[in-house]
Amino acid sequence: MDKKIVAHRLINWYNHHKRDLPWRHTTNPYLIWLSEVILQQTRVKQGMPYYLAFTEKYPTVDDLALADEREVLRLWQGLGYYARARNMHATAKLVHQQYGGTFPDSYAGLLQLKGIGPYTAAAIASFAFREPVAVLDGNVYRVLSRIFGIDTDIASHAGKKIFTTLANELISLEHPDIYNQAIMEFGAMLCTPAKPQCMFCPFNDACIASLTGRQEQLPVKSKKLSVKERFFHYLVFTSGNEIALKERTHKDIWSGLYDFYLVEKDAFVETDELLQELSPEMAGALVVEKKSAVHIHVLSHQRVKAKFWQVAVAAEAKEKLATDLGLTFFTPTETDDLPKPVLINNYLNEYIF
DNA sequence: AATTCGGGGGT
DNA sequence: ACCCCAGAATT
Repeated sequence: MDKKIVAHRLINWYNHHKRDLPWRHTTNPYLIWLSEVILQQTRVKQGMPYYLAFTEKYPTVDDLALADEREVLRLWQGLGYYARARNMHATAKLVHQQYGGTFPDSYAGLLQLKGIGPYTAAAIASFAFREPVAVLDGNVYRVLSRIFGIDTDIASHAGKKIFTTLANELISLEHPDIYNQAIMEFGAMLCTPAKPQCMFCPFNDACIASLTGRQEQLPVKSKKLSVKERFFHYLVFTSGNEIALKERTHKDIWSGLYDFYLVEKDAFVETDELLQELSPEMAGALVVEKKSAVHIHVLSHQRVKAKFWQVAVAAEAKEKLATDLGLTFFTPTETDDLPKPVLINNYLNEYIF
C-alpha cells in the first residue's frame, strides 16, 4: 500500500462518515484537552454527557482551576479512573497560576503536564495547533496493524516504535488535525475490533488483514489480566438521618472518593465477629438494622464482593465512634454532594434515599 | 516491561 | 466470559 494514499483515503472516508461531535467544532486547547482526558479509555457515548457537564460548569481552564477538587471529582463520578480528574484539576491550576490560563502550544510542552501522555499531547497539539504529530491510540494500532499486516506486539517497546514511526510517515502535513481525527474515527466506526465493515472499507483492495482473513487476529496484544477477588464488609453507620462516610486516601481503587467504613478480609465473616473486632465495648450501642445481599462490583482488574450492614448508632456513642474510626456523619444533602464510587452510590440510592 | 488505576458496552 | 475503549502514572 502506497503510504501517500492512506491519508487521502482516510480523510476522504472521514469527510463522508464522521460523527458530529462537540469537541470537533473548536480549536480551543482547553476544550480539546478536556475532551481528550475524558475520552482516555472511555467510549464517546459514555464520555459525552461528562464533556457537556464539565464545559457547562467550567467554561474556561480558570473556572476549573478555581473549583474545589471534591466538586470536580463529584462531577466526574461514575466515569472511573479518578486519577484522571485529579491530574486534570492539578494541571488546570498550574495553567491558571503559572501560564496565565494559556496552554503550552507544542507537543513537547504539553507532554510535561500531569495527565497528558504521548497520545493526549499529540491530540491537543494537532487539533488545536495543527502540529503534525501522529496520535497512537487503540484505534490507530488496530487500523495500521491490519492495513499493513503488522503482527508485532503493540504492548512491546519494539511495537510502539514501529507503529509510531509508521503513523508519523502517514500523517498529512497539510491537515494533521483532520488526519488524526480521521484515523481514529475510522477505527471506531468501520475498522472495529470485532466484525469490521470490510465490505465498505476504502482499503479492502490492499489491506493485508482483509486479503489474508486475519482481521480478528490483528492487532497482536500480549496481555494477561489477573483479576483479583476482594471481600468488602461495609458498615453503614447511621445516626438519625445522617450517614457516616470516610474519604479514601490510600493508594488503592477509588482514591479521593468517599465510602462507608470498610473492613476487608480474605473471605466474608459474620456481623457479630465484625462488631466485636471493631470495638468490644461499643458493640452494645450498635444495632444492626439491615443486612444486604452480596453486591458484585466488577472492575477491569478486580472483582469486589461487598456486603453492607446498616448499623444504627446510639446518640451517646456517635462522637466516639466517628473519632475512633475516622468517620464523618453527613446529612443526605451533604452525602449527595460527595464523590462516591458507583458501588456506594448504588447502595445509597437503593437502601437509604 | 509489567501493574495499577473504573465503568460501560459489544459479542 | 472475554474483549475493548480518543491512556497515563507508577513500580
